[in-house]
Amino acid sequence: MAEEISKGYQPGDVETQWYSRWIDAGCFRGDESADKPSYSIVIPPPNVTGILHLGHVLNNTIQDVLARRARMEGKDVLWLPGTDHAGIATQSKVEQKLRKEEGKTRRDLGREAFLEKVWEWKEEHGGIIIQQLKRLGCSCDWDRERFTMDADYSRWISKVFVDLFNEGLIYRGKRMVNWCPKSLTALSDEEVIMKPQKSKLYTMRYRVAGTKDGGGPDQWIEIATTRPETLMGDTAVAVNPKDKRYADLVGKMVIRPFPEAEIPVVADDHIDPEFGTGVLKVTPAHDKNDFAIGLKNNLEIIDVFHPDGTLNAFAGPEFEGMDRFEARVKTAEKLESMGQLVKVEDYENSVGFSERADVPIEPRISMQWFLKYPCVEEAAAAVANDEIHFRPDRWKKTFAHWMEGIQDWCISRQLWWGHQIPVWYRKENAADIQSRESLDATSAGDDIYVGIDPPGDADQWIRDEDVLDTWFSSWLWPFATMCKSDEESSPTLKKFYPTTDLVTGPDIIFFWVARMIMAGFRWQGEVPFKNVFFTSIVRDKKGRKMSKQLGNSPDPLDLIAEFGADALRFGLMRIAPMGTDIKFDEDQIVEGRNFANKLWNAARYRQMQEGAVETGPVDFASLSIYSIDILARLDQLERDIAMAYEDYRFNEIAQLLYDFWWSHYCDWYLESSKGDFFEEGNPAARASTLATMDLVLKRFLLLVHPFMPHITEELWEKIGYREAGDPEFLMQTRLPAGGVLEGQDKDAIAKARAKTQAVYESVGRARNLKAEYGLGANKNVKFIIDPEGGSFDQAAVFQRLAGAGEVIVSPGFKAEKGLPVALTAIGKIYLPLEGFIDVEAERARLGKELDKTQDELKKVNAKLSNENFVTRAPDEVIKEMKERQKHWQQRVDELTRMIGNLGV
RNA sequence: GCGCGAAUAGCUCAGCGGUAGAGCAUCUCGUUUACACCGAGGCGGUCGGGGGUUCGAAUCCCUCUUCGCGCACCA
Repeated sequence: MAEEISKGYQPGDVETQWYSRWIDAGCFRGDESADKPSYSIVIPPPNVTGILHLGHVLNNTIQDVLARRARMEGKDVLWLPGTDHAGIATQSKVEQKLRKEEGKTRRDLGREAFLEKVWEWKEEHGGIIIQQLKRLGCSCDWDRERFTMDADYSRWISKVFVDLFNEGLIYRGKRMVNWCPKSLTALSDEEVIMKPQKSKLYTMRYRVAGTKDGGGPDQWIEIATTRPETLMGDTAVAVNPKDKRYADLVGKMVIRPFPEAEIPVVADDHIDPEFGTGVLKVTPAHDKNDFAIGLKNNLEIIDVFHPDGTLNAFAGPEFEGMDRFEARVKTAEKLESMGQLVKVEDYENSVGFSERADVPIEPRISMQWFLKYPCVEEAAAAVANDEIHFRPDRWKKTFAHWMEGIQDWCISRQLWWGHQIPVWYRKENAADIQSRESLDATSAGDDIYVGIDPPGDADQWIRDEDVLDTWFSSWLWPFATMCKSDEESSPTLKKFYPTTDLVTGPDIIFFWVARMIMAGFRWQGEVPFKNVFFTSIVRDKKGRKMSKQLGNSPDPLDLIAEFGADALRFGLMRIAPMGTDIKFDEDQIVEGRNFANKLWNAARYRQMQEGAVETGPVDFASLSIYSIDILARLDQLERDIAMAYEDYRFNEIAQLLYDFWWSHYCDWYLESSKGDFFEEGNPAARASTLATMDLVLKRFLLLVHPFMPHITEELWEKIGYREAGDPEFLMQTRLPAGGVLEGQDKDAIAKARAKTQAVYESVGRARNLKAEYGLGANKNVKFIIDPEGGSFDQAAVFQRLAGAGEVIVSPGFKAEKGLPVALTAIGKIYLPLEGFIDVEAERARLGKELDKTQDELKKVNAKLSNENFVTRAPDEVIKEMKERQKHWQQRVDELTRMIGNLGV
């Protein structure tokens, strides 16, 4: 039953209490045995040790809105939550802590002990982001929470690996990969971020072999490079075969200055004669293109770096142990001292950085596992033909482009935290294989065992030390969370797969979305989701990305504490357009808070009126014109919102809710109907208005609930809108079908609404008039209305809304000259004020209005006298224009007459 | 270099072929019995520049400028 509503809304306790009640009642549980239509989302799993940022808030609020709306539409909803083990990120954090607290590295501890530490860390910090999502109000089915390193889930990873290996899609090979010298692991192409750098372009010269020692003239070849520190690994120089300048050098040898050696000059189409000197130093071990040239020309590969980016023994004793960037300077100095450095120029180029460690990656040859993607065509087609609907759909193009140029995926990582590769090597050969010296392994055999479970005679084997890329587990998320790998068919999978919507950021379209689609086809034979909604990226006020370093990322939990989760949700949703970035400003959350308070107080106002809650069908005949108007607006709102949901236009929905409530319901409807409560005399009108208020408020709470779940649930209970037979909570309540005015006389509705608009418009003009005479807030002014058509029966409402002490309806009122007047839809409104009559002032005022009116009329007349317009514009536009012409013409006539009446 | 966005009131953004809008900020009034997290009113814009299409362009097309984001190249 109804409970008293306090004066100001305090979200804190209300929100946490409702959340507990929903959880206790199992409201979020996805029911796989029910037979209602299903609706499902899998959460983009946040890093297990991560903390909530605004991007998460936006993303998860959208998912919660979708899930809650779907429930209220009567669907069986599963929103499946979970977390990601986030290989590099998590391992680095723990390594950092280990270094700081114990001064040890992971190798000091050994694999097993280190992993124990990581699990400890995970247990300690792993729940934080989940708790934060709960505080936000997310209606995930927490009983089904998954973690990418759960035993069941891990089994899927192994199964997938084995399947792909057996198909020949996964292979092991020595390839040029992106190596992170800080994390000491290979990375995929997607984990490398190109950043523009201010570098130097060094031009050096190598002597052509035999040109001096042989007694001939000294001959040099000039070579431009940005990386002189790799020259010790040069095994050739290359020129374009069409380049005449160097044609005679091809096939000859040049002298690498240190360690001194003769290296050949080769020809390769890849060389751009326009760049630098047109000569490229070829370092097959340290550049992707050089590697290719090296293969073609059968060149020696000399790796001069240690894995951590310092130089090794091949670089020579004076550089051994030196960092690559220091070596860049030192090698240049050495060249200079040898007289072989021609010039150094400033140069801007892009350098690939490790996404996680933020250091330049090093192209490096190493033995890694690679994947040729499965089901590429199916995935590309599914998006191209909208079987999977991207929103906004321009991402289709980005997706298609990536799918076309798709490269094999380096899936092995030299980390410990993650899914260890399910491959074992026979012990006697293991040393060789593990040292990464062996050639490609593309099939199992006597020496290699690939399987979900370890080989029977496990002590005869050694497991591959590497783990898999974190995304190699993420790409299975939509189905691996729903079933164990050895199950024939899980009921959850059957009911909820494919999922309905995926809500994620466009930044992981390749990392995650594309790969999930391919995995979905490969292991479930169909798409993993039907819609992908790409969210905006949340930036700060100045348009910068949120980052820890800048300190421009507000903690959502602080915002929730200050304004409430509902306010944060609503504020963010209201400014989150589809597909473009949003600039975050705390004021937007303040508005969310204010809106919650407005809703609260309007509900409180209803509760202060005596009268039982009554939300049955309306007695149309009893309704005031204002009630008809607001109910018609409510029906329109429900239709508009339903359409906006179809297109995922969340910001529009939030705006529609905001405008309806604040402007139409509170500012106009409630104010216009106050007379029914504050004035004696008409119990029938009072009852009718109260019923209208209940109807609007009840339905409005249902509409707002997905955006602001807590406050709506609270008000629902406090006012007592739950009826016999209704579910326990608002969140479980079905949206009503059909509008409240459905089936009523359309003409009567239109007439009532037109009259309401006339009154509201006139009130506006009356307020205007008051303000112009400096009486904006004066409650004691008198208005005299000379009504259009001879009568006006809404004087009481007019008086209240216009803020007047008295309103006299006087048909044919004969005004004194100079009496302030406004022309309105309901007639002429006079503002008689003793001592204020001033013919000149009024003439000036009316003259100004006449000018404006004439301008409008001129515009309309110009249009209508344009023959092209009259013959070509659509009928309804012409009709509207003619009405406008009539309106302005009448106004001009009237104003002219009134000014004339003022005398010359 | 290729592609994709964005540019509208001081700020954050809606509008995307038919009289330029909202919220915030600012200014003026107002403590009216839901709400000062409020109410009423005002100020403020040649819709980035230039072309074009159209009876009509913030809206469609072209072009330029600025900013952002992908992809590719980078000796």
